[in-house]
Amino acid sequence: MERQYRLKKNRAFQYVYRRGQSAACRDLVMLHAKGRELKVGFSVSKKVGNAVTRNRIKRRLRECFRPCLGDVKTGLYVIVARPSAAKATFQSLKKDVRYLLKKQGALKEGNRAE
RNA sequence: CGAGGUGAACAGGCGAUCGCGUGGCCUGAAAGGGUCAUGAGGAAAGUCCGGGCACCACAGAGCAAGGGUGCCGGCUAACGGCCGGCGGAGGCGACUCCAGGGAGAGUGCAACAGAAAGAAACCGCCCGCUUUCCGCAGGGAAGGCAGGUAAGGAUGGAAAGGCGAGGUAAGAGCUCACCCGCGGGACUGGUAACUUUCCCGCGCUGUAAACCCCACCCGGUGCAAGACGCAGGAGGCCAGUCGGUUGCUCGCCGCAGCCCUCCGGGAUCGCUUGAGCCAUUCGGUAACGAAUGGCCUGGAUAGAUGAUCGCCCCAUACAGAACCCGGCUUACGGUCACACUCGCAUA
RNA sequence: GGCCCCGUGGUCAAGAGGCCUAAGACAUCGCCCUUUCACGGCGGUAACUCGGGUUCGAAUCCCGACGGGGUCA
Repeated sequence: MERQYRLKKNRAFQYVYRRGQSAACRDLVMLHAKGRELKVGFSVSKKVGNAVTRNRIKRRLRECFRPCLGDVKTGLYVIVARPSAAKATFQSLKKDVRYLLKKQGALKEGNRAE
């Protein structure tokens, strides 16, 4: 279920980086490009930390995004973690993701379930 | 009680809700859904060694180049690893550490200092000859010349065995006793390295993580290897100065096609049962080996283990498999054991 | 994931066992020159990535860490 909403190819990431609109906060950067499907990708560079730290951030971000899947408009999203995200708690990451989605205007109006 | 030494296992657990990968089963035309299992480490790390495996010819032969290892015996698939021993170094000790062959093959280097850095005469000491001076004389003093001499001297990391006695003009392993070191031989013990005792000879600087010599080992590339399959584009090569294959020689194979190279695309296999893990017994000081019984224990591909809550004393450091094993090294948390050591106190 | 290379002042760099108390250039600081600035001249500050080992002696040789970079689909 999760996997089909995942952004995979490097070319797709490059497309979003080139065409997407960005919004940022202290720990995260979100890029958004329009599209027919809903795809989400996560990018955590080596500057953030070692393999354990990066994996933990990616897992947390996936978990943050999961409850929002039904409320989000279609399109390509890339969430980039900044180095300070290594110290952030799950709660603050969750708040940041919601805030950024709102800022992008990506949330659907009303609660139409999928 | 304090300070150490050695060794061992562990790497939070349980419950609840939501979520993810893989496998089996059920359901479904399919997409999918349900259910049951299972799901990161001692270092998964660094990539420093050794293998398996794959391709290069069934990976071959010789020489060279290059690289590695280096006390002895054993273990191992193999190793630069491990175990036991020997020698040396450190520590009061338990114990720890050591690239630990050869400098009686050759070459090089040893700055500065010092007379001199491999076999040395600057100062000093001494015999002889000689000049001058002093003295009645024996003789003495100063200088010169030619020799002898490594006992003493500032230097240096290192100065030509140490100390004592004899000896001498002065001295000197020149001779002797004791000690130290090296080489050879015999002997004791040991598979061996080595060692005990004795005899003979010698007194030779250090450096091989300088070149080198000796002994032994090593073909190359690495799962982004490669296999299968799809089929598109560009280029190359016709028998020798060709390619496969770092040099040479040999040998083998290929050469107008079922070939080679490059670019583009796909992600089926390789992909997890293995020098496997656990228990018991036996052999061995040990590393390890053997027998019997039991177990199946990740396989992802933007890359699966998370989030929240409660309890257990507050609870956790270093850290994430990417073909697979055996080591080494590095990072790191608390715990336990010892008829292991030292010190203090008490009995 | 594999393979390969490199670490010397703030930057670019030479040095390859002793002459290193580490060359040089740019930058920086002070002084001189100039009415002033620039140019120029003189002088100063400032470095061998870290930890062990070999050696009498290590930036240099060996081992191990750490950091940086390249390359392979």
